[in-house]
Amino acid sequence: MIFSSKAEYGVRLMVELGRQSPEQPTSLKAIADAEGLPLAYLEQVVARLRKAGLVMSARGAHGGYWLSRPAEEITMVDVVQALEGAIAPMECFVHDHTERVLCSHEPDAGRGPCATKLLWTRVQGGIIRSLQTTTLAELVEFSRRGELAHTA
Amino acid sequence: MIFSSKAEYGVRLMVELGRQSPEQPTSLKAIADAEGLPLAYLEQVVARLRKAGLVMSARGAHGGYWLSRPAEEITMVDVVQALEGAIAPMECFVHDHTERVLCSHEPDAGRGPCATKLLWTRVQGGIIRSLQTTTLAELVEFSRRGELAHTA
DNA sequence: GCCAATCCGACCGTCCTGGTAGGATATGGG
DNA sequence: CCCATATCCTACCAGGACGGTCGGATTGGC
Repeated sequence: MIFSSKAEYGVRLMVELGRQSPEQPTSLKAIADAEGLPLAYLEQVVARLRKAGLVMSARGAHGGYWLSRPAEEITMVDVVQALEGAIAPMECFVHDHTERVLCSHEPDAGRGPCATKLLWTRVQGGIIRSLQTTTLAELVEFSRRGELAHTA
Repeated sequence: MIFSSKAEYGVRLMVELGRQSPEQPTSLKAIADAEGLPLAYLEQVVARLRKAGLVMSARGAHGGYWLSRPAEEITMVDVVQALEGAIAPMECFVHDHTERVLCSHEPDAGRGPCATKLLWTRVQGGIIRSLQTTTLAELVEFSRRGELAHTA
């Protein structure tokens, strides 16, 4: 499995927040109940989203979480990156924010650049592109359509 | 990290075989030495490639492995799938070869299809497309070009 | 018969994952 | 003022995957 359940839970959480009217805090417990997910674990997940600036929070009674900006302006690459860390197909792709790429197994003994790097670059591009071209608003819309189909 | 080192080692192994003249067996030891990888571990990796029909083998002295068909006809989706198993972004995407897709956390209680499914489908498509459009021959070519640049 | 190889299965330490537990802090309502 | 509700934070834990090792069986060329 490529992504962990943190991504699954986190995306569901974001969709759930996107379904609510903005600026109105939604408690984690409500989301946990709606999705059937463990509350304590969701706390860890939402912490990542908050640290990434994707959601805001209010403590105390009637507190909760809400999107820090409209769902149309949130691409899923932001969400997944916040939840999973850097999107890297392979260990040697965890560049420190710059162009520095270090390949563990590249002795570079006269046999050119690692061919695998070419492959992983393409894969990484494919993943990021698919995440960038999907907004949270799209997912919210999708979930709403299914809901309408049910009630109709 | 999205792929394990089995994919890294396996792809390197395939590239190495692609660099050799076909039908002539190359021993694992030669590859292990050339790439600086543990021989015993490579045995497990190459076993997957063999079971997938990507490489053939000859036992005994002067035995070894070679590509079962020309590198131009091997796409990297075959290689990676043989090494990593099914390319699934999430647990519920391990469909049993048919259209059967089961979502563990989908109570489907009036709230439509899981929106995450839409997302993971796109991601999966992005990955598979990037793997399908890359042939082993390309990687071999790429590694050769780097080599020439060194010797020139 | 020896040596080089592929094959096969068991084993093992370490890290990651998914989840729990317990508490500290903040806040609105009574 | 007190309590229920909620976010926040840290530590902990069991299970499994991962990366790798080891020992041995088999095969085949010289």
